[in-house]
Amino acid sequence: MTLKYDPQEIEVKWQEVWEREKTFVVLNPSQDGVDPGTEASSTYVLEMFPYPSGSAHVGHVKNYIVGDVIARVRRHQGKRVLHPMGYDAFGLNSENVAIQTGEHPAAFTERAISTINRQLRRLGVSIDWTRELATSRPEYYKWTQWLFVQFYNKGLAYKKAAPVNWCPSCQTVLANEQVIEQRCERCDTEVETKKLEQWFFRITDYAERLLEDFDKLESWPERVITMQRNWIGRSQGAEVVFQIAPLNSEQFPGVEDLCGSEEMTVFTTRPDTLFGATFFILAPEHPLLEDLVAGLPRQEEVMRYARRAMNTPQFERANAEKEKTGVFTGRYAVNPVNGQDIPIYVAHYVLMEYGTGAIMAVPAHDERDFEFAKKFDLPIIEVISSPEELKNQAGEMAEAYAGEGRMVNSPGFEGLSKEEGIEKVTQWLKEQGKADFAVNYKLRDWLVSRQRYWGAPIPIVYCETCGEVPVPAQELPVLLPEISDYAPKGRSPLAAAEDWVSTACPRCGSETARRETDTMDTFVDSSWYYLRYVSPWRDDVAWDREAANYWLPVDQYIGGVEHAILHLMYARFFTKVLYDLGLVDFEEPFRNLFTQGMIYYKGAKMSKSKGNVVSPDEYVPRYGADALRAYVLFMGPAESDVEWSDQGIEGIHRFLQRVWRQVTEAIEAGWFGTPLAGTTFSAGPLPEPEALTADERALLVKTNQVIEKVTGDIVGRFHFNTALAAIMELNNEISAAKGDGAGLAATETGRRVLIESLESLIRLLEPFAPHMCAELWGLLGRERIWEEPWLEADERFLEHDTVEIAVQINGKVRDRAEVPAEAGKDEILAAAKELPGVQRHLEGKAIVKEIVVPGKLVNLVVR
RNA sequence: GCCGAAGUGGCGGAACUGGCAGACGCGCCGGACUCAAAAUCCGGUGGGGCUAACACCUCGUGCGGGUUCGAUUCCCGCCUUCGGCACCA
Repeated sequence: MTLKYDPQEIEVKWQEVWEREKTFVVLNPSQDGVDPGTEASSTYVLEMFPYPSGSAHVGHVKNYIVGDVIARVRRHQGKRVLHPMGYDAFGLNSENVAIQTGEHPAAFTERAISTINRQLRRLGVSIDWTRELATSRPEYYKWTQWLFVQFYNKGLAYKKAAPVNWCPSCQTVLANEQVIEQRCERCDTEVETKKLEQWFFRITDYAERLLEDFDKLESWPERVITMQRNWIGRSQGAEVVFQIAPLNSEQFPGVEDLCGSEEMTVFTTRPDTLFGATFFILAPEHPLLEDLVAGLPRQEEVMRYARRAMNTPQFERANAEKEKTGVFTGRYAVNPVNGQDIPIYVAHYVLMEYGTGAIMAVPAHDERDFEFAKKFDLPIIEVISSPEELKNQAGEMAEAYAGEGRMVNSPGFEGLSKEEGIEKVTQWLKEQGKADFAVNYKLRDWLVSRQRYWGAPIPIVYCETCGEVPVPAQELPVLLPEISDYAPKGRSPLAAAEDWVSTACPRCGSETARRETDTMDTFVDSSWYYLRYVSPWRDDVAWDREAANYWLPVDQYIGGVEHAILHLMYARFFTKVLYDLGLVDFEEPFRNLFTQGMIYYKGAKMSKSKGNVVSPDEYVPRYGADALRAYVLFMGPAESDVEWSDQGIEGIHRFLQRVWRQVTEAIEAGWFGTPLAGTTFSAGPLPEPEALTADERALLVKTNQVIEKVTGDIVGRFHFNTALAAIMELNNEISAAKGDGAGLAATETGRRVLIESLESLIRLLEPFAPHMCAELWGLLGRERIWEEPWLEADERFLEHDTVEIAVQINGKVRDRAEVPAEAGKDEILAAAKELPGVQRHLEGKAIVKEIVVPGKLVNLVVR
């Protein structure tokens, strides 16, 4: 063998060709000489951009390999493909390195970027590198800041003092979405609650549209939608007004009722259970609590409890065995449906952040209220007919019943169903001005300020006379100041840069204005990067409007499911705001989403701290990028988590070598002639089916079936593993059909058929192993395989002449019949009954039923 | 606790719409080549039974039921694993 498979040499060679020829660079419609074509001819394939933390491991690159196969196939299908790359480059990792080493985060970040850039290029990922961006560069974050100002001007960015999640290790606040089981998403430290002045984005205003617009998505994994839906947590019900019973002046002489005859509103999803509301609870933080108990004997006890509950860290308040605690305030509320006074308690299980911070308690039909009522010996009244098995001998409720039932003990509403009751009771109270239909969400506003250095500075200036002033567009970007100490101290490191903090007011020019020193959550940066890719070179606009409309929304987005809520929901929110601001013409950024699974190694997620990282830099030199690409896709279904295996990549490497040998041996045998330089090989037309032998037709049928299978697996299902398995089968079948001396290789038409199959094999394998296939294509006298149209199956060769039919007796396969493909039911049945294996089982039995599935099987039911 | 996904050979996995369970790859076993080894090539490989052998029979997709001529696939109940949420009224 003279042609050796040397992946290193081949891969670098073709990467240089693609670079030189600008193969993957696409132009925008406004750029010179570009015919924008129809909308159907352009497509945007995007993988979630990487966070440059040093170097990428195989788990990271799987994302880009999956995207690359899709991008390459779409190019073959005649699309103009936008497939860009960038870096989510602000963030804690670089900053922590800076704290340790004193090196500027920008220097570390740019170094990490060039490492990942090199890794991706070496894998032959087909990226338009002219559009590369990094969120930490001023030319990018200028526009992040500009967008903040647009949000601000629309009233969607605001500052408020609120109890926030504080990570004592990262020394910064976190968004709700970044807190997992009361721990910091990044460093796993238990978060604390702090009351701080912070910037928020009003994502709650978009809760309803974030839910509704799931309908506008073409194909998203159902579980991602479910996770977002649960996170948004929409509840439908009513707001109900309870009067506070005035203080009894005889009982408490001389005590001034600071509340007067005020009222309190609660949110409930079950207004149908109002007749069972036997007490009322306030959150410890409730603003009315202090006035409510002022001057009462219980004042001190109540306020002590409230203070303790508020100071209890959230994680204890949430867990603590869910043991209910609370204190009676001494005051009463009036149940609006029956005028009854019910006691007002304060209890920690009522949260100020949700609803109104006050609830009506219906112990018979709410588990938590039931528990509380039991502990404090409060009345439990059944108002929805409940199953007898939930009651004790005395007919009292033994546990809460939240299910369906008819209303009871509810004068005027007896017998109504849950649904009718909710509607009727609310309507009745609404007419008296005591209630209204209402919707509540679990979703909270997005906390975007961070007390860290390595992020985009929030572009706000505080002026003594003008107050908050957004930095005008012409003064953007607000550049990060140079500082010497990056270590967090509970306030933003930017605050130490006095020269920078002290500034002129953009509005009145006062010299005593001061800059906001917090930076933005990095999820702000990644909420709009897909837009910047359409024109990253523009310094006068955030994106070229025409180009954005041409390319967007993203046709296929690919990334890890770990971003199901955070990034994907924020990006959807951003797009909706931008639509409302008239900056884009679409409401959803990602039409189709594919979430790929993770690669585990030694039973765990790869991480530097665990020391179980598999680097492409280790395997590319050994097996080549093509083997790594193919292996990552062959490991298992792309969407599921799989375990890395050194033996697995070895197997794929052997497969690539078999293909290489099979093709180069054919070339050396002269099947492809000896093309002169500058000419291309042409095999001539394929003979008509009738002119071929059965074996020749069989190989072509296999070839075309594989073309169909591979296309369907890649385009329709993202099942790259089975696509590769089919390609392997084709390779095996070609080598079996070729034969040594007596096979297809022995005749002219046989060789013509083999050439057809080999060419198909190379073209089908090309998205997976683009370098090797480009090389083989060149060796057999062709050019630029990446410009070839995608293969389509030849209808004449999709069906075998005969098919094998499994014949079952009582559901068990007893024999197989070979029948013509077009055989009818009767013919199949007759052939089936002839079979010896069938005859044997029919002896002495009577056929009761005959089932024939043409092309598949026959089942004879006998008795 | 609630919601969701999954459970198939020694291993990764396949079977797309209820129709031949185990494709493809790994590993293992046997053979060819070799002085030998590696590489490569050829053959075998779910368990059990019965065979001199070919064959044949039988069990088998987490467990227990059901629907069906036929179930890895659909339905009911349970077990295990993973993911999400977790006092959200």
